[in-house]
Parts: sequence; C-alpha cells; structure tokens
Amino acid sequence: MKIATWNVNSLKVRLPQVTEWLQSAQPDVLVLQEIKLVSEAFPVDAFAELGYHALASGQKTYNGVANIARASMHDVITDIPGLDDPQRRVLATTINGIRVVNLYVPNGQSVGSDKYAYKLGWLAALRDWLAAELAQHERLVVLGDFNIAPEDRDVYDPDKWGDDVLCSPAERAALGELTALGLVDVFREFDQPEAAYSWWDYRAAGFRRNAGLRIDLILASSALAPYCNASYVDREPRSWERPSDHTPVIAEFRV
DNA sequence: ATGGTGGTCCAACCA
Repeated sequence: MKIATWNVNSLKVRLPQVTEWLQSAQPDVLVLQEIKLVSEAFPVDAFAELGYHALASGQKTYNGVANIARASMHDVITDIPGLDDPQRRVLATTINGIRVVNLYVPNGQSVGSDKYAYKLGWLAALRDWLAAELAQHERLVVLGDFNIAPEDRDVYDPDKWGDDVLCSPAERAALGELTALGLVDVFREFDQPEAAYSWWDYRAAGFRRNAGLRIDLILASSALAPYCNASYVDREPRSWERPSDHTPVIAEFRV
C-alpha cells in the first residue's frame, strides 16, 4: 500500500495538480487537507474517472479534509469524540483493513493566542481518541498536516524559529504524547536528504531558499510500522506553477 | 524590525 498526504490549500484551484499527481505517483490512498469546499461540492467524478473512491468532510472557505482510495472505505468518523468543533479537520476511514486517520491539525497562529489554546486542547482530545482507535485497530496510520515540526532538524533555521508556533515545547510535547501511544514517524525510519521539508512559506521566496519545515507527517502504529518499506517527500509539485505551499509526503507499506 | 504571498471572496480572515 502506497499512501500519501497533501495539504492542497484549495482543491478548487489545485484539482488539476492533484489529478496530475495521482496519475504519475499512483498511490493507493491519498489524503487531502484544506480542500476549502463544502462536502457537496467535492469533485467525486474527477476521481472516479481515475479509478478512485473519494470521501470528503468539508466546510465553506476554510479547512476541510478528504480521503481518496483505490479500494472502498468504511467506518467513517468525522469528529473527535467529546470535542465540540465545527471545523472540519478529521476524516477516519478503514481501507483494506487499515485504519486511515486524516488530520488537519490547527495552526495555532502564535504561542499564547486563543488559537494556540484551541490547538493544544484539540491535540489532547486527539490523543485520547487515538488511544481508543488503536485499541480497536491494530494496523493504523495517522497522517496529515500536523502543523508541528517534530525536531530542530525539521526546521530550516531553528535558531530563527526558536520556540515559536509549530516548534514550541508544548506542541512538541503533544506530538510526543501521540508517539508514546506507539505511533512511529515513519519518515525518520529511513535515511533522508539533509533539509527535507514538506512546507515552504509563500512569502519571502521560501521554496527558492529551501526555507521550509517538515510539518506533514505519517505516523504508523507499532504493528504496522515494521511493514513500512519507504517514506519520502515529493518536492516536485511545490515547483509547479501556482502551487500549494505544501508538497506530498509518501509512505509505502508491504501490506 | 518589518513585511513579504496566496486563498477565499470583496473586507477581513486565515495560514
């Protein structure tokens, strides 16, 4: 199973790029974030033409997630239990016996802001829910835009970023609580190029300078992680005309 | 030290 995550920053704008990438990369599963569409407006037909099933949990203007898969999907969850949240940031589906949890973690704006508090509360509720999901699904992958750079080596200039949002100790501790459940950041299970990132700010020519962060992650349960063959970033779509500010991250499992 | 860009949708918010 080849599985990928991509924050597309508007599927209306990026649909041609997503279909182009699907045809060249041929993943079995692709999960999208920031589709910025209501669920009813999701272009199911465009994916059906390419042989993919699609499910979306969207809203107007902001957020929104979708799962696209060769196989059919079932046991759909769109909300973290116990968290009353109108923002569409979660889509869990079971695909060929693998539990796939697609996340668009809140950005958090700045340390100490209301949005930062929302992010930390969201991550605490996520942790409890994932513990329950792991108890039910031995083979589970949780992937998406985490809006957290796990370590300084995931940041182009850690001294400049310091403890700012996306890198703050509390956010990294919240991510640590997820890995403490047995979830493995599979990207770090393999040799990687120096300065491998998944997001580059549109501003200040971030991509040209490789001034990026690795904030798009693929975590696999301890039962599934040993079956991971490879994990890597595909920088190419970030170099295309009118790109998303994120690029796809991929993991391949021999299951 | 500040502001830069881009998406949504046309003023202001979000990232």
